[in-house]
Formats: sequence, structure tokens, C-alpha cells
Amino acid sequence: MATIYDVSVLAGVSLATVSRVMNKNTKVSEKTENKVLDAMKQLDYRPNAIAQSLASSRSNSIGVLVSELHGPFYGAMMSGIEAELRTAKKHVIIAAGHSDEESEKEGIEFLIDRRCDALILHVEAVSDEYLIELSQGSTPIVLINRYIAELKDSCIYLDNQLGGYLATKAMIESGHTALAYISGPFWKVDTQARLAGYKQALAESGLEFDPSLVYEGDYLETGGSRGFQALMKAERSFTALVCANDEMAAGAMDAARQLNVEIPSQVSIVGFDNIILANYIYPKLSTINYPIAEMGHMAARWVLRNTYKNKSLSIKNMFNPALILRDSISSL
Amino acid sequence: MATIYDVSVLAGVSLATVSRVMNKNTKVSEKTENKVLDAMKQLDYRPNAIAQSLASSRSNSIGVLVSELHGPFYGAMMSGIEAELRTAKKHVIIAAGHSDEESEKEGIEFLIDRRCDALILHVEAVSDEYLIELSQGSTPIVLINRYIAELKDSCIYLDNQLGGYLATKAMIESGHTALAYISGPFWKVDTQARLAGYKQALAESGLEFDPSLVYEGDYLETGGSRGFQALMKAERSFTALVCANDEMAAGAMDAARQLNVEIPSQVSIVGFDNIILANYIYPKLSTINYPIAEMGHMAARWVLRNTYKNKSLSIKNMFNPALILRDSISSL
DNA sequence: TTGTAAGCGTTATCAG
DNA sequence: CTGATAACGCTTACAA
Repeated sequence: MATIYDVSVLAGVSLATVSRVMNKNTKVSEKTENKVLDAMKQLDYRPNAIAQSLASSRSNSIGVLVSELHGPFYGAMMSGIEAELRTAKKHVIIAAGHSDEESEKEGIEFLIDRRCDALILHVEAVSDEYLIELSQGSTPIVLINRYIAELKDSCIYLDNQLGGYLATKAMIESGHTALAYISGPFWKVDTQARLAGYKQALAESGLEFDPSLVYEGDYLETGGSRGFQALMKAERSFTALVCANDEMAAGAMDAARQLNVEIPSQVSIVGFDNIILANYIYPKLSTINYPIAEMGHMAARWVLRNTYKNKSLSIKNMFNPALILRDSISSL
Repeated sequence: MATIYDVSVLAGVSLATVSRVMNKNTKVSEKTENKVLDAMKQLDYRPNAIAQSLASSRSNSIGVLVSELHGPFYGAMMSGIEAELRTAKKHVIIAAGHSDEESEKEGIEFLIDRRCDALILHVEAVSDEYLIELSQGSTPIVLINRYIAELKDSCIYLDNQLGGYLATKAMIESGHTALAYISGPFWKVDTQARLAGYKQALAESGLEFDPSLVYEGDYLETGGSRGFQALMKAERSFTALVCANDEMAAGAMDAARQLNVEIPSQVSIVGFDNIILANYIYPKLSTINYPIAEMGHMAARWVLRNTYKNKSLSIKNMFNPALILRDSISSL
């Protein structure tokens, strides 16, 4: 591969001049510029991004850490980020954290070692303290779906508790008083917030919170199925089921069908996230909208504004969940 | 951030020695090694991956190009690749090609400029010639879901025609003789192969191919819905619908519901890909299994074997589609 | 086993 | 406006 040196020789100028025409930061006479451009074309020259990063200590690439590379939620998030950054000619380096502390740290270190100009993180397992310390470092970080008071300006988050509240409230307003809940893993922060919203809505309506009506799932279809089966076997019956995400809701609906319980006439279901799937299962799933693609865009804009100094961009940190009514809830 | 130089000073050894203990390729006395290790720990030293790449001209990272960062198909593919590479301590840099020639080339160049040790490509818009030329370059490439005779050893592909054939055959064997088809964009190679399989099955059973029964979709739910509506309006009626992927099948089922046509009693439907969704829509979608996660693993193993010289790994280039019977096909 | 020094391909600072 | 030249942080012959 041709290097900047080859170009300079062929163009009959110095290294520095070639560098200048690439970076357009210093004036170069038109004549020289053309000579250089020609030489580049002839040699099919492509700058070595690695060497550029080393010399300039900026890589024009942003590190993104997601829990998984698959799944509708992370997919939408990555797409949102990439779309925004692409317009600014910045690139994305993605790593997976697998909701595991070691992996998340490893992923973050990989991205930092790669000299990413900034990091967009969707992390679940690392502690607030770790993140606060990380933010002292030289690589700027943005957090998605996590709120840490000390870092609030670099958090792009959803009011998860409000979401849980809205979902539950929708059931209560439809006349339900026996509401089961399929939760995500209890240790996750967003799980806790959503569950808190459920409790809040119950309390507000004078309904008692019954731990035997909540099942700890895994945010996957299988967890939803198992949860539904478990809940049906338990002594307390219910007419409404709120699920901490759509995938578990889909799993629960599947299990319901197998147990011959009809949705929504016998059990109403509401999900959370509003993934595309929610609109294509039957009956169409009522859910809480989580504007994750939009939030991905916003996180990217944060980077554009703060790291690349594009001050014309405005940032919104908190996003609101909203109830989306479809066909999986019936009135009692 | 501490550099190798800081470490060498603190440990009282030379740069080279520090480098040696990092790379474990030359013998270093235990005593020196410990001094160095201590110094590293004290300084919280992390090697600069960029500098390493520049000096060694290998980056330990593999570039992956997918059409989109979202979507169940690409999600599964990226996950498969990442999982395999992670075990070998290699990392992944992902770019999106958006099924557009310019974007795909841009993405590939980005990855090459980043000095990826190898590229795993799921490309649709670039020509065979481009890829053949690319493969002459110094960065090894593997192709997923694409077969190019000249590059066959580095292709990990599915027999798409066989898949289309199997899907169609399943309908015919269930007694259907009027089969509609919702296709992907005609310009895509896999689209053509799947459609060819459909034609092949028809021909084999003496059924005439009727172009008015095929609709050109976009591989998205919306395309499936629109396709179903269009097909229903056309003069020729049909009792079976084969869709070139599951997402369009889901869209078609949704449209069917709105038009009050019952699945599968009035119209049988079969999809393609076997994405998770297929198992959670109602009725459960019969489809063609596309082992994309497995193929992602295999592509990664190809890299491990060929680029990183792990010869103990064996490679399988062609994968077979298989019919998965669920509830969306009824016998006539 | 260890040190010296020449790169790797750019950027960026200084002179001119 | 252009050219030398010193970094950037690390690897890797070549010597010792």
C-alpha cells in the first residue's frame, strides 16, 4: 500500500505538504494541491487510519458497548447511533458486554485502548463508582439507559419507573385488580425501576402488593413462558399481567395459548419497549414505548457536540415512556 | 496514561524488555519479568493498541460488515461471530453497508484503513469483480451468504435455491396448486436464488409459473403487508403463499388478519430464515431454517484458521436450509 | 537474557 | 506557502 511518503515523492513535495492537503487545515497553493491530488489518485493512496490516530491522538471513531449484538432493543440502539454518526463521517466500533461485569470492563478497556474519541455505553453490571471513576479519565463517556446523579449531564435515559407505572395504571383503569408481574433480573437497575412503577401504581389505587404475583424472568421469551406457567400454578389468580419487556410478553402469550387461556379475554397483557415484534404478534401487544433508536441518536449527538465541538446540536437527557394501546388489554 | 517508557524506567529495564514480557515471545528472566509486571501494576499500564498495530502491522481485530446493525438476521450473525472470536481474544469492528454499493465500499475501506487483520463481509450491492479484486489485496476476506466460484474457499453460504425449493415443495405436498410468492428485491442475489427454487419446485410438479402471482417486496414487514394486499386484489387467487423471509411473512399474516382471511385455513404461509419471531407469531410460522448464527461462527473460525493460523479448526463452506414445520400450513 | 536503535505512517511545530 | 524534523507508543532485528 502506498504511503504518504510515496505520494510526496511522486508529487515532488514534502511529507508535510501532502499531510496538509489531506487535512485541509493549512493553505496550500492550488498548483501544489493538484500535484498532490494527482499523485494520490495514481497511487490509489489511502491514509493509514492507525498511523493517523497515533500521531494525532484522535481516531474519529466512537466506541459503543451494548449488552448483546442481537436483540431488537440493542439493534435499534446501534442503528440509531450509527445513523447519526455516519452523517458526521465518524465511525463506530462496537463491543458486547454480555451483562457481565468482567466482560463489560473488558469491552470498555478494549475501546479505550483503541483510542476511541468517546464511548457510548449501555452497561448494566458495572457499578456507579466504576463509571464515575471512568468518567474522570481522558475518554469522554455517555451512558444510555442509566441515570447516575454525579454524571447526569452525560446520561441519556428513560424514566423506567414511570413506564412501569403507566403500564400498570393502564390495567387498573381497565378495571383489573389482580395484576401479576413478570420482571427482569432483579439485580438490574432498570428492572428495579420498572417494578417500582408497578408497585407505585398499585399503592396509588389501594391495591395490595403481593410478592407471590411477581416472577423474576430474564428478559427473554423463554423467561416469559416459564413465568406465565409458574404464575398460573400459583394459588393467587390474576386477570392482568404486566411484563417488564415485550419479549417476555411474547413468551407469556405463547404459554397462554398452550394452556388454552385466551388473551385478552381471560388475561390481559402489557409489555414494555415497543419492539417491532410487538406489532406483529397476535393479539397485537399493548406496550410502553421506549424510544431507544431516538436515544441512540441523541447519545451520538452528545458526542458530536461535546467531543467534536459541534455546538449547534442540542441535547435532551431524559426521555419519556408512553403507553401504546393495542389489542392485548381488555376491560373488566 | 502510562506508556511503555514509563514502565521501563520504573522497572529499571529497557523498552524492549517491557515489550517482551507483554508479548511473551522471547525469554525473560523471572526476576526481570516480575520487576516489569510490578511496574505495570503500579502505573496501571495499558498498552496502546493503536501503537501496537502500527508497529506490528496486525491489530487483533476483525472487521465485520453487515447490511444493517438491527434486524434479527444480522443480529444473530454478529453474535455468532463475536462469540467465536471472543474465545480467541480477538475483537470485532462492525460497520454497516446499508445494501448500498457506495456504503458497502466505504465500510470496507474503513475497515481496511483500520488495519483489520481480516474482514467478514455480508455484502449485497458490490459486484463479484470488486470482491475478487479486493481478495487480491493484503487483507483476507470471508464472504457470508454469497457464493463466488473464484473465491469459493472463502465463502460461507447457504443453498438459497434449495431453501426456496423446500418451502415451495412443502406447499405442493400439502396439496396446494395455486402458490403466490412474495420476493425480496429482485436485484439481490439471494433473492434470485430463492425465487429460482420456487420456480424449480413448480416446474417439477408440472405447475405453471405465473408472474402475476409474485410480488417484489423489501424483506421488511411492511413489504409483506403490501404484498399480501396487492396479491389479494389481483385476479388470480391462491391458497398458499411462500415468502422470501420471515419478516415479510409476518407482515403478510398481519395483512391477512385485517382482511379477515384466516391463516392457515384460507391461505397457508411459509417463511424463510427461521428468525426467533417466527416461533412467537400466531399461528407459529412454518419456515426454512437459515443457520446464520452457526455460519457466523464458521466465518470467524475461518479467520482464526487462515489469518491466525489455528490449523486445528476445520471449515465447512456450505450450509443447508431445512424445512421447519409449524402451524401456518394446512393441507388442502 | 538484555539493550540499542531503526522503523511503522502520520501529524504538527518551527523555521524559512 | 513549504520543508525539515521531532514526536506518537510500540515492535523487532541486531548486537552485546
